Amino acid sequence: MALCVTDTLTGEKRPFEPRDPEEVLLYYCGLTVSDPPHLGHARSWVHVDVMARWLSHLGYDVRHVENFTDVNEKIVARIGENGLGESEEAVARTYIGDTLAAMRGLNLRRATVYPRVSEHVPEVIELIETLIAKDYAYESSGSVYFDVTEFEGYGKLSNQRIEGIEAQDDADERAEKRHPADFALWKAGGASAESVATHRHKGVEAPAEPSEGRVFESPWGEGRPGWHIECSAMSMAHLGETIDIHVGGRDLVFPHHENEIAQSEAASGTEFARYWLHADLFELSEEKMSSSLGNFVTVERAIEEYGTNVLRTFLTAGAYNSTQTYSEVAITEAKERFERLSRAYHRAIEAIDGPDARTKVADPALREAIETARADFTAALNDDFDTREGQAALLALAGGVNRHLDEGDGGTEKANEADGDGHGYDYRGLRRAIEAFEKFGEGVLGLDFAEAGAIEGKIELADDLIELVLDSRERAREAGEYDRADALRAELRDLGVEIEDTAEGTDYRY
RNA sequence: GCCAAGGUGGCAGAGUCCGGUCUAACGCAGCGGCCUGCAGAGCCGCCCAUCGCCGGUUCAAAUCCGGCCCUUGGCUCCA
Repeated sequence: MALCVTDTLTGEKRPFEPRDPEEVLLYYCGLTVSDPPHLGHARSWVHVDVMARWLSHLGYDVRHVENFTDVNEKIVARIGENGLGESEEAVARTYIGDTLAAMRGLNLRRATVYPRVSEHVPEVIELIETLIAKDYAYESSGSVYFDVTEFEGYGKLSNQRIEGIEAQDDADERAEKRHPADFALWKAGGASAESVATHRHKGVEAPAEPSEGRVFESPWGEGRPGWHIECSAMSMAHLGETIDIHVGGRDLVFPHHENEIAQSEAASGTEFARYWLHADLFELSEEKMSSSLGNFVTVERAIEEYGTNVLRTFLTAGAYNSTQTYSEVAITEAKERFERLSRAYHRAIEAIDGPDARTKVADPALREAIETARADFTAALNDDFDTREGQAALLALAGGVNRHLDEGDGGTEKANEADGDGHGYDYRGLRRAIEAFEKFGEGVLGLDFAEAGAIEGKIELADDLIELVLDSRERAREAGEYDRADALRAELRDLGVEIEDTAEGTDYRY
């Protein structure tokens, strides 16, 4: 089954066919770097990451562009705040650093390019000039606006009608526009103090000498690029006039993506994006999570608290295009899911390294579980990148592996009858199961079973200390002092160390 | 008000495009059993939904059509 994706423009799910059968051009609307990234961003990133991974898995070369908006009033509003730096540039640099660090922490594969607006002003100007030349845009008091009435398809993505779009509050800006829905491609002068003030954090006083941010030379005088034009300019600069997939948050559909389509298609005269994919948002108990509401958890804190694997499992526990509820319970469930996968993976590896594996008894049930899991996972990801179903397929594989291992392990009656001599693991079957976990769980979902929750450094000492305690507990058990043994176990658990008695000795994890 | 998305078990969440196999998936929680000194992990089994409401089409609807109610998001910076 071939890959199908849901396109916001048509509202339909349809087969994915890139322009070039070997290459996929992917653009993702990145962040305005005015705050540390939060979990909502992480959710979109992880899904885009999985999309890129899956497209690679299908054999496409993926050219993936993800921009940084580093010229914006919101950034200017942070100048001087908490030692962030004395210029728009410095603030942006700080948050770009934070963002890249958060991305690494989430085990995201790097995009091909991370372009910045400040480095693409010439392309922005060139695009605006083209739009003016084609009569889609007009200059007014040093600013340039896009004339929405000139672009026939305006509103096709968001189903908005031009008449329904309300006028903006800014009286000056409205006076400069021909139509209230017209939007700025270029804004004259520096960042306006008024606009900057609306983006300042609560309780933060305006600096004595307010900054206007960076200004750039243009044919219309000094000014700053509008928010929407930058994505068109950068997308075209790195991917050409028509891209295959454009991804972004659902909250960007209008006006941002609508305007991108208008500008790009008006300028190029051809289709801008073949497929528009929109990632849905997080929901807290009552409202969405967003920068503007300030009710977010930063990526950094979430990674610290839950770890990359649990976080990625949580974030891919729903389809990208459905809203997800953020709660402690949901995180706990994700933790259970990840651990179940990880345990099965490690059990398989331990078994394959053990002597029983050499007996090479083929277990048809295991083989079937592997084939089913592979087929189900593939079908799930091909169905609009359905990561939740993908997880389910892997979870089912974990069950298959566990069943096989439980049987071979003890040499149950049933296994004895079936295999003649009973004991023995299906070496090749386990090998294939491990490969499936690695290929899909690690390669596509971006999990890391090898880590298994451990943090580098100090592990050796911790291990030694834990083993010391375990020795003591073992002696207590041998002496029948179970109260003491259980107390040690409880205390270890309080420290975050779970132990587990098995036939071969005591295992632990933390 | 306008434009979207959605209302399925205790939670979470598939299935709705292409009606029947949905007596409704996977997972979490809960219960029972195996294993275990106990616990945990694992395995086996079980409990819990007639699918927002009303009406229609059909031999047959969670799935199609109409109306209504409710929730969320967008319409303003936002992944």
